[in-house]
Amino acid sequence: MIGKSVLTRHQELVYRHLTGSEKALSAYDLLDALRGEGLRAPVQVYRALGKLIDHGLIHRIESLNAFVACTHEGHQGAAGFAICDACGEVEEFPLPDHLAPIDHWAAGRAFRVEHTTVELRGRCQTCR
Amino acid sequence: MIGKSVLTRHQELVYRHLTGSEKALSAYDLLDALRGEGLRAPVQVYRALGKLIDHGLIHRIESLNAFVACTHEGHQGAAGFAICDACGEVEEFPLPDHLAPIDHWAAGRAFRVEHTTVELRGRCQTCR
DNA sequence: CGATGCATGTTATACCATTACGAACCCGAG
DNA sequence: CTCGGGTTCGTAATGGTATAACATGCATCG
Repeated sequence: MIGKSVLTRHQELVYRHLTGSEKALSAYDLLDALRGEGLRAPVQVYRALGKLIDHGLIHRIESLNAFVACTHEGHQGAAGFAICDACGEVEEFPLPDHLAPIDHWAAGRAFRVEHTTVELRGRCQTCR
Repeated sequence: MIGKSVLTRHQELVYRHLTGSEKALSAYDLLDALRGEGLRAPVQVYRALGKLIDHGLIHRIESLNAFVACTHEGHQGAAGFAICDACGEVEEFPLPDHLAPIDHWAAGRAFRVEHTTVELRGRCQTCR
């Protein structure tokens, strides 16, 4: 059994729209943008987003309740995000390089980490 | 002019309720719990939560859309959270010890960090 | 007193996310 | 071929999170 490699129509539409945006987009942003392409209800967007997250093609930004395309197609492991509060740009960076101290803390507490969220809010180079 | 040091009635109610909970509580959890004390509308809870966050007495957990009392009253700087998906317990830990690598990344990008969110989801020692 | 500032109260609305249910479709087993 | 199972799709309804807008009460300060 091969894992599903192609995207459905809705997934493709949502993914393409996210890859074309520097900013994180909410599910309802995506819905509004894609109504002309046949998406009509929030649940359709959330279903596509869920699958794309499962495939590792996009990430959810918890502090914005919004979504961005993954920009590290090759990498394994978790990602962190730097979010500019002025222009909205989101930049992804790989976490494994940075996580060792936190992993160590968790190991000391016998806490088994399943998912790590790291989000930096502030000003990007051009907006500071 | 002395900075306001005492809490208003609503702020006190919300803060006390949070300090009595191991888990993060949503604004609506708090509203339901405090209706008997005179809180009637979401906006009243959100106002109290906002002030408590300003005062550094509580933290928002982005990945839960919920709130916890700060358990490091003395410390300065940012906090991270380990959240057990089984029992809901939230444990706070001080971040400054762990952030150096990420700060270094941000400095290299000329990104000025104003707030850092670190949330670990997983299983705590007793639930794993 | 009058002005200011802050906390409050109330209503309404906007925004985010999921549940439930049924129809359509693809594809492999019998 | 036809029957199932699994996945996608469509639609409606609902539940959960957060803020806007506006009016009122009350303390303080000049």
